[in-house]
Amino acid sequence: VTSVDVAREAGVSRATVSYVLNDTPNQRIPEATRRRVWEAVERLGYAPSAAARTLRRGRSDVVLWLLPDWPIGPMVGRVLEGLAVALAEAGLALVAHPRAGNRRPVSEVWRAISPGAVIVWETLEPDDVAAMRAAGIDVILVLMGGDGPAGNGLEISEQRTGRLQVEHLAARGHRRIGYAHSHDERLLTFAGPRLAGVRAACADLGLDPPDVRTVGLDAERAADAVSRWRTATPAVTGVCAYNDEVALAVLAGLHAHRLRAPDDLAVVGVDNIPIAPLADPPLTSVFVDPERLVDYIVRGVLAGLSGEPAPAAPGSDIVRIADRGSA
Amino acid sequence: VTSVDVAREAGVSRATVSYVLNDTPNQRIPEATRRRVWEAVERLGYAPSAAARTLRRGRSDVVLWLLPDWPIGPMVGRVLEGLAVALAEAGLALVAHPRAGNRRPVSEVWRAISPGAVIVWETLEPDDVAAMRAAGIDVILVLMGGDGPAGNGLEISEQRTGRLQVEHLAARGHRRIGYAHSHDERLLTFAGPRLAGVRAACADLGLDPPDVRTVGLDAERAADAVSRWRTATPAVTGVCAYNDEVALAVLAGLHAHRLRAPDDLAVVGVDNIPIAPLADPPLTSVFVDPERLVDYIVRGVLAGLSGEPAPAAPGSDIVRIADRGSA
DNA sequence: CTGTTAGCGCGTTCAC
DNA sequence: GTGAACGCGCTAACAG
Repeated sequence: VTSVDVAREAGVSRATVSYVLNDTPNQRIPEATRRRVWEAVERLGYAPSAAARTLRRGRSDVVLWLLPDWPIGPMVGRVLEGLAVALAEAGLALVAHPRAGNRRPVSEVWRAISPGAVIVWETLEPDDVAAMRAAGIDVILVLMGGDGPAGNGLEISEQRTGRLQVEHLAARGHRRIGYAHSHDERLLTFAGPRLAGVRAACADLGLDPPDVRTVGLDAERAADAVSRWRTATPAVTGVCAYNDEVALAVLAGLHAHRLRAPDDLAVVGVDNIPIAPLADPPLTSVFVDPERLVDYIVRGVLAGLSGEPAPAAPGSDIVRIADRGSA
Repeated sequence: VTSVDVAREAGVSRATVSYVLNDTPNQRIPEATRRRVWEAVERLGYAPSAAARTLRRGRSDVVLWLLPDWPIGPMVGRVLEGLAVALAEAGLALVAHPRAGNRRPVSEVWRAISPGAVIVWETLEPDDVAAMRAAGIDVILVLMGGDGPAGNGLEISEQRTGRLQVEHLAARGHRRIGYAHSHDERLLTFAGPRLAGVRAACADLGLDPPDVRTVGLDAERAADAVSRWRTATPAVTGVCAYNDEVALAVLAGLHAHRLRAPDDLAVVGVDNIPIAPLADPPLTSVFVDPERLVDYIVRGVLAGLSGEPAPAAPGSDIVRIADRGSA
C-alpha cells in the first residue's frame, strides 16, 4: 500500500497526499480534503516507505552509534537505553553497530543505513569522517578524542573522573596514590584521560605522581600488584582503579593477603556497576551520571540536525561519587 | 558520483554497469568491457547508493537485532560482537536497537531500516510479526518463546542451564536445592526456562522442588534469604542463582552472616561474567558458549535469507560449566 | 485559492 | 550490449 493507493482512495493526487501528510507550509488545502486523505490513510493502513524517503532526502531518521571495540559494560548499556528513549521522543531511531575489531570498513554500515547522525565514543579515522561528510552525513558526534568542542565534552568528564578519585582519597589523608590500569589494551582511549586526570590531581594537590600498575582480572596477579604498592617507598595507601572490575580485582588481591580495604589499602573504582554495593567492603565508585550524559548527547544530536551550534560541554558535576566504604 | 557517471566514464550504459558490478548471470559481457567498467569505478571512487538499492530490492543488507528490555550484560555484548564479525563476513551489517520500554512502536525502527533479517531474544507481538512479514521481512529469528523450531533453539539451552546447575549441586551431595530469583521483573523471560530446568532436574533426580526466593542486588536482603534457606526443613544446602550478579548477592549475604560457600551454602551462577573468578570464593558458573551461540544464530540468518530451512537447535553441550569452588 | 503534472533521486531488470 | 520502466516519496512549476 503506497501513496498511490491513498491518493486513489481519497480521490486526489499523490502530491496532495504528500502535502497533507507532511503538513507542508504554503499549501492551502481545505480541511475537508485533509480529512479525506487521513481517512484513506487509516482505512488502508498506509505507512510511507522509509526506503523511498531516505533515497529522496539523502538521510534516514536513524541515528547510528558506532560502538567501541572494547567490551560493552553496564554503563554503555544504560546510556544506550536512555538514548534510545530520548531520541525516540524526537522521532529518531537509535541503532548501534558493534565495530568488532575493524575487520570490515565501517563505511559498509553507514552507507547501508544513511543515518542522519553518527555517534562515536572514541576517535574516528579522518578518512572516515571525510567520507561521511561527502555522503551527506553532517552530524558526527565524537564524544572523546575529537578536536571540536563536542569532541572534548566527554574527555573533560573522563579527566574529572580521575581527579575525583584522587580528591576523595586525598581528603581521607592518603598522600601516595596508586593507579590500577586495565589489562585490556583496547581500553586505552578511556584510560588515557582518566589517568591524565589522576596525574593532574596529584600534581595540583602536591602529591607524588601515581604508582601505575597493570592489574588483570585475576586475583593472583592483583595480589602481586598489592604487594608492590604496599612495599613501595613511600608506600601507596590509596588506589584509583581504571573501573569497577579492576577495583574488584584489587579487592580480591587484598583478600588473598588477608588484608582489607580501606585500612590496608583504599580502593576507588569507576562506573558504579550494579554489583559495586555487593563487594566486601562495598565499593566506592566514581561515575558519570548516565541521565545527564544522555541528555548531553541528545542535545548534541538534535542541535546538529537542525543546524544549531553544539551545546556546551557538561559541567563537572556530571561526575559523581558513590561513597561506600572501600575508600 | 552515481552509476550514470561510471557509465559515461566507461562508455557504456547504466544497465551494463549494473550487470558488471553484480556479476549478473545470463549476461554475457566481454572481459574488456568489464575491465573498463571496473576501472571507471576505481577512478571515480564510486560506491552504490544503499538507499536506492534498498528501495529497489525491498530489503537492505542490514540485520537488525531488537535488544531486550532488560539490562545489557557482558553476555549480550559478547554475542553482539561475535555476531557482527560473523555477519560481516557474509556482507551483512549488524545493528542493534535497544527497545527501551516499548515507548514507541518497534515498527518505526524496522521500517526505517528495511532489514533483511530481524533477530529477537524474546517473544515478539504477533501483530509485529505479521506487519514485518507484510513489509517483506521474511527472516525473523525468535531465539526464545517462539513456536517454530528456531524459536525453541535457545529455550532448550536455557532450560539446560538450570538443569546443569542442579546436576552440579546434586553430584556434590546436595539434596535440597534453593533458587535465587532476580529482583528485576523484566528478566522473567529468561528466568522462566531456567527455573523450569531447575524444577525438571530436581524432579528427575528425585529431589524436592526448589525453594524459590527473590534476591535483590543488596547484601542485607540476600542475607535474609540465606537465613531462610538455612533454617528451612529440610535445610537448603545448595542454591542455583538466576545469574552471576544474583549469585554474588547470595555470596554477599553469606559474608554478612560470616558464613562461606560452599560449606555453609553452595552457590552456582549463570553467565560466567569476567569477574566471576574474583568472587570469594571464586564463583562456579554455568554458561552458554558464546561462540557456539553466535554460530547458531548466523546459520539461522543465512539459511533464512537463502530460503533454506532453519538449522537444527544447538546440542545440549552448548551449555558448559566453569567449576571454581563456590559449589 | 486548490490541486495537478512532471520529474528527481539511483540502482535494478525486462525486453529487444 | 542497450533503452525504458520500475520501486516510492518529495516538491517546483503550473493550471483550473
